[in-house]
Amino acid sequence: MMSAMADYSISQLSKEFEVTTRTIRHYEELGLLYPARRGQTRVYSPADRTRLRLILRGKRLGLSLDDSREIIDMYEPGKTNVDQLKKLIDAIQAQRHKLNQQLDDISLLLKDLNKAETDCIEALKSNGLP
Amino acid sequence: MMSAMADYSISQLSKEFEVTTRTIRHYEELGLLYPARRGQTRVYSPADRTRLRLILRGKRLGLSLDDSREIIDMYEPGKTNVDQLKKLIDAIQAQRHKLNQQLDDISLLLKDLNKAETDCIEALKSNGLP
DNA sequence: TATTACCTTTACGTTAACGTAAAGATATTT
DNA sequence: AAATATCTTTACGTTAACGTAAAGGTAATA
Repeated sequence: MMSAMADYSISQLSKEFEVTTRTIRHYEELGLLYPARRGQTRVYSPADRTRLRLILRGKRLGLSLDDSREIIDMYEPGKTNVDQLKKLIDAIQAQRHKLNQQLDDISLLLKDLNKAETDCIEALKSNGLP
Repeated sequence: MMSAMADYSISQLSKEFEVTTRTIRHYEELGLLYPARRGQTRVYSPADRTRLRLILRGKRLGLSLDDSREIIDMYEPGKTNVDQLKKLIDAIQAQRHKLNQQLDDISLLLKDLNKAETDCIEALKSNGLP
């Protein structure tokens, strides 16, 4: 047979993304990943690796794993049903709304941080440096 | 005495920010809020209200409550010590770095969402509408 | 005055997202 | 062949962030 081009072991992914193997297996338990098996051993395809990357990106954005699974499943092919597609569009827009809210939050926070920083530097000046 | 201008009860804040009173008391238990008391009853000043707003903003950005407390304490006055100020600037820059990472994540996700949406709409077209 | 509406503290329960340990299979290296 | 490295499953433990009573104080209102 062919295949076996660019696959990954669980520990390889674990090192690359700086998470434990337990974490990766946990994502599989929750249905976010479903790698192939060579015998008993898990074998991760490039597509699996991309899924993991997406999951971790979602985590950084404060998404729950359930949310991430939903979003990731959006990118999957074969959404045949029209109702499904419409639901999907709704979900996408809801997610976009949440992200825009986050953007606002971030710009507010960055603004606050800038002020805090200049205040800080001012205080350092008037305090005198060693 | 004066004061009593624009204070808030716990249930008022609870309604305004759509969190439970338990949540607000929880933030106090963790040292994120410390409202005044009228007898036994908590009385929240506008400053307390702002702190709560900041906490919830942090939550939306995926910060832990401990992280939020650190950040919020940055805005407090009276950072007299020079070392403290320097540590503070470091913390601010670290936080800024994290936020910029989040911005990248969000733009990537938005890009993905856009593609998913157009794919979706294409699929709807070729599937025909009812 | 009795009910209704808020307020309080105390304390155990719950969920998500893993951590950690045990016990064993497989496989490569010394 | 023995040791070392990776893999596996199973299962109980942990932490954060609250939820959910329970039991009671205060105060305005019917």
